[in-house]
Parts: sequence; C-alpha cells; structure tokens
Amino acid sequence: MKKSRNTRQRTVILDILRQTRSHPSAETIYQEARKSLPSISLGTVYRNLGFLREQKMVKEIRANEEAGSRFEAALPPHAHFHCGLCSAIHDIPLPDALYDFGWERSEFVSSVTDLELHVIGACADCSPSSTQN
Amino acid sequence: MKKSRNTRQRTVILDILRQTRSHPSAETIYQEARKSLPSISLGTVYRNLGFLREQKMVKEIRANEEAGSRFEAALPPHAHFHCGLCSAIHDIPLPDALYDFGWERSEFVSSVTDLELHVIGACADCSPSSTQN
DNA sequence: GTAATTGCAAAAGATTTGCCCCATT
DNA sequence: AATGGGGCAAATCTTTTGCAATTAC
Repeated sequence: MKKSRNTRQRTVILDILRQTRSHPSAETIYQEARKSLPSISLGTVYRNLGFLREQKMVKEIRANEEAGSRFEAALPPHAHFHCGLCSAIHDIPLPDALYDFGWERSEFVSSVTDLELHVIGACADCSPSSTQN
Repeated sequence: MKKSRNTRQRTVILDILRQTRSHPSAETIYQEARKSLPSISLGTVYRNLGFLREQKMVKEIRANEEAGSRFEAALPPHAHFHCGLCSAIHDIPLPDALYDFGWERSEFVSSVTDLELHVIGACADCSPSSTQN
C-alpha cells in the first residue's frame, strides 16, 4: 500500500461527501470546500477524488445525460434513482436478487465484481400530483 | 414532429450502429464512417448521434470509468456487461423482475421511465482460465 | 427555392498534468 | 529532511456550436 498523508484538503473533501446525500459534482464539492479552505484548487479536488476512489472510499457516478461525474462516499450497495427533470439523484434499494442472478450464464461473462443500477424517472418533488392538491 | 432529411451521413452512421454489437464511441463511429464518406466530420457524427438519440433510434451508454460515451442502435431492453480489463461491453439479459420491483415504494420516486443496469467484471476473453489452458 | 444539414474551426466543459513550492510525517 | 501533496496554469479530451456553403426535398 502506498504512503499517503492526511492533508486538510483530503479530510475536508471526504467529510463533505460523508455529510451529504446529494451526490455532488466535483465543482460543487470544490465550492463547498472553499468555505473552509478558501485557497483550495479545483485540481486538488479532482486529485483527491481520484485518490479516494482508488482507495474505494468514494464512488463516482456517471449520471444519465449529464456532462460531468457526481460523487458519493462509499456506502453499502444501493441503486440510484435519477430524476430526469431536476437531475437529483437519490439512493434507493438494490434488489438482492441481482447478485444471485447468475450473470455467468451469459457466454461473455466470466466473473462479476460490481453492479450498477440506475432507475430513471420523475421524483416526488417534480410530480406534485402524488400528494393531492 | 420536426422535419428531417435522409442524408448519406445519417444513413451511414445509423447503419454502422445497426451492424455492430461493439458499442463504439463517437470517434470509432467517425473512423468507420470515413471509410464510405471520407469527408464526413466528427461534428456531423456528434450531431447525428444526438438527433438519432432524440428519435430514440440510438442509445447512449456512459461506461464505467471511461472518458467518453458509447453508442448502440435501439434494441429491446437489455443490460450491459462491462469488462474492466479490456473495456468491452456486451449485451446481456435484463431481469424482468426489475420492472415490477415497485420502485415507487421509495419516497423519492414518483414514476419510472427507464432502467439502466451495468454489470462490471471480467469477460471470457480476459479470463482464459475458464476453458482450460 | 428553401431550409435542414454539412464541414470546418473555434469554443466550451470537464478532467488531467507539469512544475515548483509547501506542509505532513 | 524527505517527499507526498497543494496551487496554479497550461494541456488534453470529449462534445458543442457558429457560420458559410451544400444538398435533400
């Protein structure tokens, strides 16, 4: 394992991700980090997100139809719900059955290491009809 | 519905996607298209991919850990298997159960329009062990 | 003829990288 | 003090866009 240092920048970035469920973009994390470290640079944010991703402490999410990536602190397996209207991403349960589905039955598949499920639709906030009036 | 013309460029691009299962990138489609239309430009490829995506004739796939998008001609619903070693993408079955899972039970989810499942792992070609020596 | 579409090149956006300085260990 | 990491800016990469010329209808 490679040596690493606990810099304030790295700590702040990881804390931001651990304290939110908003799946922020690198730019959003940067803006948030500037509140406590005004001189942090966007490059540092990217470098740390890359590092933390390698350490499996952070996950990168490539949202449907969106330009950049979004990030979240590592959590137990879950799926993502993407609202096509407001672009919000919410964590939702990942059906256990997907793990035992037997993907290896497909001729191309030798082994499976990860599953990513994106459910796209409209979120409650964007569909006011759900709760009457 | 908006007017559109059947240009040779558009036809060639759609044909390329319909004749392959390799989920090519825009750049790859461009290189392939140049074989029959040497003067086609990359911008035209992007513009047509965008148009065909709006018409739901083409789907854009944002692969895990990869820079750009990849594309495929519209087909019945299926999932994608991504080989983490060679970056190949293969079509695999999408469990029917995912449609009836009842996503709307999640408080954030109002309605669902699409599902995207990515299974990540090693493909048969990259794991020679499967078929001995 | 007319308007959609192309080719080209410039622009935009997101992410990465080189370099030199600074701070953690 | 050694060196991993930061800041800054330039570089890359992918995708988009403005515009004049072209072409499908």
